[in-house]
Amino acid sequence: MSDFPVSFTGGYSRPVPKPESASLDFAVDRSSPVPLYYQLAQQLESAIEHGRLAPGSLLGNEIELAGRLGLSRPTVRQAIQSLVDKGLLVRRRGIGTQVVHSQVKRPLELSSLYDDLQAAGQSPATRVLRNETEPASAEVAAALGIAEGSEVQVIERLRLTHGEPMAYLCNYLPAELLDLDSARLEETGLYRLMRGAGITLHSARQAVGARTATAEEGEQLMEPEGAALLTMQRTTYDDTGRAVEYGTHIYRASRYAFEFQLLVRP
Amino acid sequence: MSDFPVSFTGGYSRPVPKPESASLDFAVDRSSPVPLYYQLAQQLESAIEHGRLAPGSLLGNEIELAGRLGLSRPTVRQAIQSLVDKGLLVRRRGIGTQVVHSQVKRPLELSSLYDDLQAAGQSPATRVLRNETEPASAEVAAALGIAEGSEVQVIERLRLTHGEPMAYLCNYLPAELLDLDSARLEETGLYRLMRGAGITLHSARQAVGARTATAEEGEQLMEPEGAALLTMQRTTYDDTGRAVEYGTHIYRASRYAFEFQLLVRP
DNA sequence: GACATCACATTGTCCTGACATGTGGGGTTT
DNA sequence: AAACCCCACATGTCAGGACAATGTGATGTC
Repeated sequence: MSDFPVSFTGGYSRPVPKPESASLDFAVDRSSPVPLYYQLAQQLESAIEHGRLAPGSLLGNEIELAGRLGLSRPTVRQAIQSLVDKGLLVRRRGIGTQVVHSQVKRPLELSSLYDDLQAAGQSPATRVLRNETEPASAEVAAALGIAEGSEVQVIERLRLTHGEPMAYLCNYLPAELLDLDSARLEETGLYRLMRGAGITLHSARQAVGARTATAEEGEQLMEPEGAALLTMQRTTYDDTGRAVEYGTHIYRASRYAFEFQLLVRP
Repeated sequence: MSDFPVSFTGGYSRPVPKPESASLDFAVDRSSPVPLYYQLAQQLESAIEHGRLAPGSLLGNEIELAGRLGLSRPTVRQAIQSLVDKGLLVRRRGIGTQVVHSQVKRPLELSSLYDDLQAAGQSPATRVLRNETEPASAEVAAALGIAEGSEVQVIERLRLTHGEPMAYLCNYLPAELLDLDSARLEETGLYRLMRGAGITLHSARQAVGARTATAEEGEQLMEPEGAALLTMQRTTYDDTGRAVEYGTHIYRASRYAFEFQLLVRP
């Protein structure tokens, strides 16, 4: 299947185990403002995604690839490295670079529930239950790294799909960070609004647990009392290290589970 | 399209970027087999960890740093980049590189419960309930990507801390992959044994959910029937893309929660 | 005083070149 | 035939330079 006649290596010294990627029409546009390594990385990723680069196949050596594209080896290496970081390629010294053959999905982004649901075609809806400011409790102040009693914005939302509740979300933000319109909150996710306001999200610390539902929680989520609930607490930081959001979320375990992909960092 | 430019980049004053270019005594050892960029990265990480590089402080420009250490700029950049990937540093064109000031922990490694507990000083113990081979069920075969009915090794374990059960773990491995001694399984984690056998773990796909305990589960974990349980299913792949392990784990929600750090990939 | 402009500092990108190190095949020796 | 050695090959590491892009702050202009 993956062995085909060797033509360009000139049959010189060794049979070559599996030469691949011989004549994929990679080409870069030097007049484009997009970095060259990035153009190449995207073309490689696309080729992998569409099966033009078979899983397990070798990528051909960097020097030859650089020469064919008119690029320098560091540029090609940068492109390859970015895909290695994504988990699409594996490098082996002395062997070559090959396409990993597993169903690698997105490696756990800092995603909003809203986007997740939308991507799954679930047509999410949001009902804003509360949107106002209040003095920070000790717990919230500690999570956001601010003084207890400072004003924070509190948002309580119910997330629904197909008319049924899916999760109850409670978020706290430093008061002056952002003015949040309830109408906009019902149309999109919180993270998208924050990004739109010039806040660059950088990292988050999460804790995922479980507990049984109280009577009120059950009523709100249309679950019986004592049903299993999936809980998550998350503190999100921007690129200056400032905490910009703290949230306590409750999901119906019967209708939601966290799925994600991990990569090992060598 | 997630980000769109909005002019509300408020005049909120950021804490002054201290132009602090600490002249720490970084030095590399050229006679060492350890790569120079790696030596530098470790020294930087250590300096950040121990507070010798204050959060928010600038790192001094790359060219000057390279000159001071007798290294080339690409080497210094490689060191810095590795810390940026870890989330410890942030680069800004035109500004400089600064230490992010948040309590960044390990960004969610592919960790074993055993190591996690050991790191937390919990002195974990393992009781192997079952360790034998059986034909793969449809579910297991699908997860491992092998034929239904192939022999797989089944391991059922109870993980305890302080004499109390913490989790029930059930794992399936392709039969010929590894010979697992029950005695060794009681002394360490499964992943450590696999790594020791020359298997390089590469990625994993996880699902975390919750449900209530059945009577038998409750008895095994010393929880009442109906208690909330945290469930996880995980398929682990090695660097060739082969599935090497599939596991179904059940944790006592009253005693365990998943905690992890996420990084946004730009 | 408000605003546009320019110089400067710093990272981003890209190049050429060199040597080191681990892998695996083929030839040689035992 | 089996064991060993050697060498080509691929990636890993490192150097040094050049120019581009961008945020900051000072300068100048209206």
